[in-house]
Amino acid sequence: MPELPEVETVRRSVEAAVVGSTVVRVEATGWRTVRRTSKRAVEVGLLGETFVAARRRGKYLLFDLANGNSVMVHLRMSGRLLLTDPTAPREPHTHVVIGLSSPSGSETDLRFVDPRTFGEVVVFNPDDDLVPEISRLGLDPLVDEFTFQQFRSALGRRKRGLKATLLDQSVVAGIGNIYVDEILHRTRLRHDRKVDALSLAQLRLLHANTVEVIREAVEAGGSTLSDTQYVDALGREGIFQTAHRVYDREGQRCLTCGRGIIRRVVAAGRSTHFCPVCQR
DNA sequence: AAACAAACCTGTGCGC
DNA sequence: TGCGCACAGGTTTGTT
Repeated sequence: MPELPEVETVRRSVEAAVVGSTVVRVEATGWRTVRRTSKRAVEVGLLGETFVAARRRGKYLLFDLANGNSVMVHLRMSGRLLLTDPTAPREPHTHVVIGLSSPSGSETDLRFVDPRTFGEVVVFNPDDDLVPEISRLGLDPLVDEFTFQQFRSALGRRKRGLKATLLDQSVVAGIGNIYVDEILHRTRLRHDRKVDALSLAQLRLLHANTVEVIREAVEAGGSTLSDTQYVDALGREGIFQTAHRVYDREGQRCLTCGRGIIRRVVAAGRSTHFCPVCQR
């Protein structure tokens, strides 16, 4: 579900409540969510600690603790991070509850809810190799270092399809199935075009549109699809779905050229939407 | 090297 | 109204 724009929106929605607050209660109830370590490791690792930063890399949320450890939270397909009153009833599939006390003394719960249990919560020492995937991530499109030169060298010159390449988190961090389709549509390129067949101008456009689409989506608070699964930590929905030009628009007329009918195929193992007329 | 398929799970929406 | 099936935003692993 959540791609970079949704994860960034969640990060922003928890930051003020989390940073500076101290953990006064922890309950890891779901085993699958803490499978990388254990319930005990998460509870012991958090209790009494103070959060000092709420960061994000690609789709990974990283919370730094005052003792030098960090907390990695990945939402995968169905995870949600919610800020609630500690007395509020727990939603079904609540797997981790972190009771926070702010400097002013007010108490809030940070809860991890995840029906499909693909998501994870890991408390780790950054010197250890417990979360190696973080170090393998490519550049995040929102950082200053995401320059055209960096982007171009990360793509390499390959015979690989564009969609598979952009979905590869070691090439660019944070792009998922919705945004890759929107980025490729804006660039008027098909998902199956090969990276090594693109002109310099097309590469430049692809880089610029990657940044543009992701920025606009963050601005819109992400995309909440019809199932309304995705909301930020305060329960607010995103509105970028109203700006989708191809995703979930199979059979509808192309909003860009007004001539094509949006098609859906499977590419790179994922449901793929594109306009057969204006994407080449 | 790249393209697929399957695996991990639950919920939902569709056709009958 | 109810049932069964297909499918879903991510990532890893193994096979062609």
